[in-house]
Amino acid sequence: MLKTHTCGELRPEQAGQEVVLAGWVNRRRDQGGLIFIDLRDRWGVTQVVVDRDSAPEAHSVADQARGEFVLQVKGIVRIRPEGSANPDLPTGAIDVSASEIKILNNAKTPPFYINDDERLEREGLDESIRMKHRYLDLRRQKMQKNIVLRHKTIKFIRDYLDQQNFVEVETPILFKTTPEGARDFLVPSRLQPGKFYALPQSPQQLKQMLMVAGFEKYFQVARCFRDEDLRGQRQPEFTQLDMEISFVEREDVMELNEKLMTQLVETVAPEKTIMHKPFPRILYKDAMEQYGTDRPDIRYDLRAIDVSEIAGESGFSVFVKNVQAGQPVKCIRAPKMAGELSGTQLRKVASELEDIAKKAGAKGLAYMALPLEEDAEVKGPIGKFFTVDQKLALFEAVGAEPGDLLLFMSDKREVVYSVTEALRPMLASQLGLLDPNTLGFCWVIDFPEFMWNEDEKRWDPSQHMFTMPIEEDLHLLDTDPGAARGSQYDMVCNGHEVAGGSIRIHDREIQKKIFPLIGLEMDHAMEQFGHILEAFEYGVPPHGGIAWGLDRVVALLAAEPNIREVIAFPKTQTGADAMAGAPSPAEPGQLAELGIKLDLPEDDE
RNA sequence: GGGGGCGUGGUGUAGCGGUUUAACAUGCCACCCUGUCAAGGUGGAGAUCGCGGGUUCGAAUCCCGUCGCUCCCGCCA
Repeated sequence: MLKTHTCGELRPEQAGQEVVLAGWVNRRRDQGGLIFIDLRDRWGVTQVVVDRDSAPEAHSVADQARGEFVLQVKGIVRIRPEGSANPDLPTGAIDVSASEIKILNNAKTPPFYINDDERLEREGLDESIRMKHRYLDLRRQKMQKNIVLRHKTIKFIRDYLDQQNFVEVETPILFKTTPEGARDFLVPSRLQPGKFYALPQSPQQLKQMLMVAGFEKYFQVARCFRDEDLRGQRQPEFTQLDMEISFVEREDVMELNEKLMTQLVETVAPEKTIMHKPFPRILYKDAMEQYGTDRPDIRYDLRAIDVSEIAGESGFSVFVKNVQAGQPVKCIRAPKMAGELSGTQLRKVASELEDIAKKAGAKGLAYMALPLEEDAEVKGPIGKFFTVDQKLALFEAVGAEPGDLLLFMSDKREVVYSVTEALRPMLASQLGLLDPNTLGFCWVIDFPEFMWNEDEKRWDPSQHMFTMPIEEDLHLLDTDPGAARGSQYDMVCNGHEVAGGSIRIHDREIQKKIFPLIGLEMDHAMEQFGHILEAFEYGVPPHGGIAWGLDRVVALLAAEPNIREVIAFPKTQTGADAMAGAPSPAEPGQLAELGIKLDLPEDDE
């Protein structure tokens, strides 16, 4: 080894020892006869002191060293002189007095500040520069922390599941189209020209095969591929923690995963607080009614409360008409949001919120502002349409208190959902209710088995076609498929779906019932999934599983808004690797071997 | 596929039709400095303003196109 210690471990206890450190020049402070070098490696920063009088050769080397040079330093650990310790540095009580310094490698001036995360945070930095020099970006302390956190997360999961008798099985990257709905990445076959592999969107089919094979407890840290447009939370290749277990019921899978998640958080991110243990269970329909989404952020309340009954009796014609048409009137109470706002300020706040509501599809957003003084009149244009008793009933229903702002939504149910979904996080952020160190986990269960696809005039599986309907709803497949609930469960945290799974269909007859409902002809189903149906003739254990969006989980634990921050080499929004320049054109010879001719629109090459 | 934002020395910004020889901060280079740690001091180098076209006597500045990055909708569990 070219070093005896890391740059993060030396303490006063080692004073007097001769050590060899190696790392990068984080900063250099030249005082003429005395040069300070902060030497950095993955584990920390140690100050090296070079004295011209006592170590003239080392001093002249240090004189040439610059930021990001790679150095090897031999020296004696010394307790720093009185008053010159640095309490901000774990190694700040000591420094290393260099006797010998070797430049192992020099470095160009880097294109951005590697040694100053605070500055980058403050000033920002064009992400394309970070991506182009990702190896430098990853050198930053913060990125190293994120990537190490990712490692610890995966390591914890592997250890935990190993202890629970799970076995990790690798499944192919070159495979066949999976039943999920996303566009596949295709890989042309050279040995069978004209045919293509598909990269797996998830190991879904394969893990069910492993259940047929009798592994009983399988998991995999699996790379998945989906050829869809990118988002902050979406990369074309991403990582799932994939899991499948035989002889389980829904409750078993949820319990195991809840334990795993809880212990994971407590181990790798102890600074986080899990809001509720055990995780609350929310029915899909309640999630939609109260939060407007199937992935509610439960860190804050701000739920939509149905006040149709009261509003329908009021004198406000919009509400009355809507209620008569069977559409709901719902109210979100924003605590103390009206507070001491003047009339003008209130109108401004309300109109900003209305803009958000309109973007989500609403025609408008009615509001009432409750004054701080008990006797004063309610502010807002619709107050006058409610009698005193109606107002009292309303305040009672939503738990209103003086200074609250009440927001009213009324429209088609789906519109109310999306307005609720849009408004809640906005209100929460304005009210300062979003604490990134709080993790509001919950389970959302009892999803409908199918969602009606109006365009195609058929049912779509709300998760996938292998999801088992809930036992007591099985008969509904024949009579009222839309009412059948699936055995699906989603683990949600702070408004993100972090994991989702279900109990699978292991009964061939039930599976056969699903295909026509989702518009799959039997012979087509055989063609695509024949191998599954055939496998299912050989003694399939009841089984179920789950898949975590691992990138998202790590991002949540790292309090990063974007999964790119926890992926070592992510793609840009156009699916490019800015560092290596992928994708790139293929050589004509490569294409010829594959029997492929390009047919591109004009301007392209 | 659609909509929004951004693009000016290495980096982050200012300038938004004419004293601009494009400013500021930081970084970089040189020199000075023996207890600094966002070190300090003095001096210096560094930008045809993403690219292409147009309008204009005159364009970093206005218009059109294009490329790159990013956010959102569609798409995607």
